[in-house]
Amino acid sequence: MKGISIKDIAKQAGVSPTTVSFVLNGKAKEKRISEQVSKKIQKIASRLKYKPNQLARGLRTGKTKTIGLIVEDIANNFFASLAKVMEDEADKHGYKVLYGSTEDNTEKAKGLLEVLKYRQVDAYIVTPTKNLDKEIEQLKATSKPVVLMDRYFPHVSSHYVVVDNYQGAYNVTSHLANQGYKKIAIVTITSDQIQMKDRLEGFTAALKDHHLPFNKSLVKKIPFELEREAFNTEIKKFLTSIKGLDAVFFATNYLGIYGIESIRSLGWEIGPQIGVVSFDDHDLFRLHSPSITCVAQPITEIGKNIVEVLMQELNHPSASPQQIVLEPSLIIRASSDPGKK
Amino acid sequence: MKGISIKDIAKQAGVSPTTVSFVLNGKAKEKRISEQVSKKIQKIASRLKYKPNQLARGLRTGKTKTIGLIVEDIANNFFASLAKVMEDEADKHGYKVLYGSTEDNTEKAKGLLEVLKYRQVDAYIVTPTKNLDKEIEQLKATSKPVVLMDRYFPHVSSHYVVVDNYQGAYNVTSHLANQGYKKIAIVTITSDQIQMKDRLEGFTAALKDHHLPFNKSLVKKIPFELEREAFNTEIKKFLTSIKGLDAVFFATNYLGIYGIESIRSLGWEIGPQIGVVSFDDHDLFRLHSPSITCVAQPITEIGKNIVEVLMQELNHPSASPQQIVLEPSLIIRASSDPGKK
DNA sequence: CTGAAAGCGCTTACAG
DNA sequence: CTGAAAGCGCTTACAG
Repeated sequence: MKGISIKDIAKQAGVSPTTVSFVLNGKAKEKRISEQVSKKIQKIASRLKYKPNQLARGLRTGKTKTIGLIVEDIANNFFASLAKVMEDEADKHGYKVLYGSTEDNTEKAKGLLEVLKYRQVDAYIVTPTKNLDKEIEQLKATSKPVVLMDRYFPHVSSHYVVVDNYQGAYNVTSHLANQGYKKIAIVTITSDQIQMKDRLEGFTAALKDHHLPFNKSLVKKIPFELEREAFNTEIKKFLTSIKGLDAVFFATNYLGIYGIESIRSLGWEIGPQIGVVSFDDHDLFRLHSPSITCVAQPITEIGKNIVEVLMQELNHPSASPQQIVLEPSLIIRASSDPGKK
Repeated sequence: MKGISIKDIAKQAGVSPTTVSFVLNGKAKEKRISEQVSKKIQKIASRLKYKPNQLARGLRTGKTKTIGLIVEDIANNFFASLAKVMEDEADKHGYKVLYGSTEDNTEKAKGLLEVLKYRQVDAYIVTPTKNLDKEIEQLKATSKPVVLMDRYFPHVSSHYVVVDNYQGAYNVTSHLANQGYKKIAIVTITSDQIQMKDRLEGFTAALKDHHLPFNKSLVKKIPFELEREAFNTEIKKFLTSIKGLDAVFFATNYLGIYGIESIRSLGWEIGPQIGVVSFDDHDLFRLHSPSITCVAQPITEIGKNIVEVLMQELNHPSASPQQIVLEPSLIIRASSDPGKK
């Protein structure tokens, strides 16, 4: 409220607010303000610890130096770690991040987009929910950069940064096959979105290439919004329903966590009795006994790429969308390779 | 940029912007605007999907409906989970959250406070670093509510929401003693801040009350900013240096994680050979084999309390600080009680 | 080389 | 019952 304004400085320096504005925005040279005046203004500004009011500036220029970040769940390790990387990167460019979680709920996502819009964020980083394609299209029309993350809409031309989910799933499934596992199931989320579709397709393609059996009874889809208890119940019911099952692939980190919990409560021995692999890495997977094989996403790289694309688009909007697909890496651990410690 | 403004509505309705503003801010009655005009304006506004420009409103009223959140590390499970709760709670009151991580670095914290200040956030939620007391005092002078979390400054009168760190540490240490462990060490962070001090004091008090040996060689302090490798090296060096050590208390969740990793790489058997307990809960602690005993903080309750205090202060600033101390809960698991599964 | 003035989109005391 | 006008703190075309 009671901040120092450009007027205060102008008064003290005996010049107009215009001149102060020019100097403080580094336009002294361009506007040919004399060295003397320029120095004087700088000195006064730093003495008074002047900080430009971002609201006023934003109202005038339309730029708020704020990025809107919409993730599925900020409490999830994957998104939280990514949020940290993006915070750091954005900070380097003087941007702050306003966040929100969709919980994979389209209505919540729409609400978040709306709020971010009338808060005039300069750009959006969005983990879209299903049916959010219309809103993403509309957003593009506002000429504010939008970068999708984790997933995208194949029929919408937009910037995005994702990993090769198909290849990741293919590799980890092939790895199970190579280890000698014969009957492999997958537990995934009830979702037709591209990232889950690709993981499922990578899984089935690998089974086919390794001449392993595949049918619908090997696929379990669970709705995202269930509680932990319900997830565990569903997973246990599924796993015990398959005769001869000897390995299972959990398609996200939280599914992997629920999966471990479920398998342990069944009393099965992970590794020898049932091979276990998961998408995404987690402290739990690294330190569990036995440790859990996973397909890890390169979090730092993803975060840096997202912000880089955003900054490029803010500075020089490009005609064609930047679509970056990073490679996830297979981390082989004891849960699929009992020989390992 | 090209948004609908109050002027557009005024033009279409054939009234002044003033009237539109009154109606849209629910002051129609108070300002005795006729039902007719009021209805008409409402209709036009919703037809045009009018969204008030928050910048303009903020510039005028000084309210941005934004909360600044400063945590130690948004990627850390504890802070990320809390961020989720606070996001939800703030949302109920129409507030959005701008976040930043200090990495326990005072300079970063100061920078964050400064940025949040000139972005005109309405209120602050701060996990203070050491030596941030001056800045917190100054902030109070601006009459924007500030709630400290996780820790506070004993000599600064401020709102805060924390857990009883002393009692939590006391209880978990007593539990170890009751289990028959005789030589108990603590691994903590190099920090004189209240939360770590209280945990250390709770630890030593419990040892004393149980007539167990205590001396400085049983306390290891590690600087926060070390890398994972270095943490593990330090922990291993420390644990192997104590003759007859049979239990260890890790004073934060990340220390607990590093600790488990270290102990395992030493080849020690957690539980029978060395009792292990940690502050904070984590998926890893719940699902590790053996599972890890911990002092869990009531995350949802903490988050709700923080936002509640903030909202009360925003609406009716109170004369005296609200200082809330919640009870953490002891969760006994196999790492300190080998009998457990 | 420097400044007066308009305007970004609101809110609100004041006037009638 | 309603509106004209000022002002929040900036930036920027325009003028000199």
